[in-house]
Amino acid sequence: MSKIIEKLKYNIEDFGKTQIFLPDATRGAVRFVTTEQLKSTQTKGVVINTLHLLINIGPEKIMELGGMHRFMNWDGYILSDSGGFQVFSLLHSKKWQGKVDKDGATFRAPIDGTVHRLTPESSIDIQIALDSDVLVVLDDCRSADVTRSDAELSVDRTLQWAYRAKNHFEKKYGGFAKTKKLISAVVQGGSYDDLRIKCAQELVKIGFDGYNFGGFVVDEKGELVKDQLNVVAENTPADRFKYAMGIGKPEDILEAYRLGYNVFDTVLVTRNARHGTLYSFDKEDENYALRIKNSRYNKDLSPIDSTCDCDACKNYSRAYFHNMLKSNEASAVSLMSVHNLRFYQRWIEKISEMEMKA
RNA sequence: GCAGGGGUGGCAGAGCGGUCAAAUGCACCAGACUGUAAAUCUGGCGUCCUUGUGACUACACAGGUCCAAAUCCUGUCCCCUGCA
Repeated sequence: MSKIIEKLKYNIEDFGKTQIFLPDATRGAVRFVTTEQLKSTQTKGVVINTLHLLINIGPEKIMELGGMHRFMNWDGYILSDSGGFQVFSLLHSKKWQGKVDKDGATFRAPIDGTVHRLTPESSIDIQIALDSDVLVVLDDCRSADVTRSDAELSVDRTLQWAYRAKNHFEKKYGGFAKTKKLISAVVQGGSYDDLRIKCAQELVKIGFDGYNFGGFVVDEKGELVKDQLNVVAENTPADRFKYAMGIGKPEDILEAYRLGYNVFDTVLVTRNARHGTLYSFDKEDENYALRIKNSRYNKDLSPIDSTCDCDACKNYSRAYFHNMLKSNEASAVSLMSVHNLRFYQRWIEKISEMEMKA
């Protein structure tokens, strides 16, 4: 490798001071997108996942290889998710074998049958080994329709785990002073406002660099859970970043931004690219969605977005992507991913000026 | 020429007397996706309408048998495989 990155391009203390959108590079790559392409979209940071890296590559190996920055040659921010969401979605839904208990989760990885244990402490250890810049403590995430008693249990565990994780980070690693890493906690509580408030306030007492809205961010109708987002935003300090985990559609990011959130990630940006939903400011409806597979684009020689400066828009037409996606061409999927990533970066820059007008 | 096999919806390919407007896959049309087990998943896909245990037209073509035929019989036209 000719250009190995040596240090973070940005100041870690600036993270979350202004709004930032981080695409998901779950296993160390944004799907279908190279690190060089990612840089071309002016993306400043990515989200990696503790659980996926634990079972796929392994934190020891990543550490041996010099950490994720060096491994993926990425000098932007890296935020590592704790694996809490995966514990929920895969274990609570019984898609994976395993169980959650008061100290964490034990599960069997379907890839090779290895049994893993994820605890508040081990999650931090893994994230440190990965050399992430922004850590997320392990949380007990539940479904949107969680019962009151389960939500209470989820909040209690999330608080205990947050305390243990923070303590572990400080005692074992020396906290921010030694690591130059930020640590954030996740607010649970389902749809119960009082539990959300309690969870937020208790986490603030422990003290974190950022507070993340956890759980499900849309209801069964696909509507953003604005009331809960608002309650959490109101009960966390203004001088710390607020991370709306998993949000989301462009209009949802705007809503969350208005409520005070400034850190965002979503799988939609690249998943939609793969599935044929592209974003374009040429579309005047509020969600900017352009479904490239629709037959109307079969012979459309205009770019995806006439205002976009990405490689896809500068060099190729809607007709090209329509036909390439139908033929399952990977390079086109890659370019469409680049386009959507660029759209999100432009969108995240644009929302503050939109907010000033509004 | 003789012997055998076959012609089914845009394509490939099931079905071989009734429950067949016809499995399945592909293609096509539309939709979904929100801290990624997702290059995935869901619908639709003969025509018509009053959208229904609805009407009509359909399984190479033309006849026939039967209460009933994509399925059985006869003829015609194509296609494939062996042998001359």
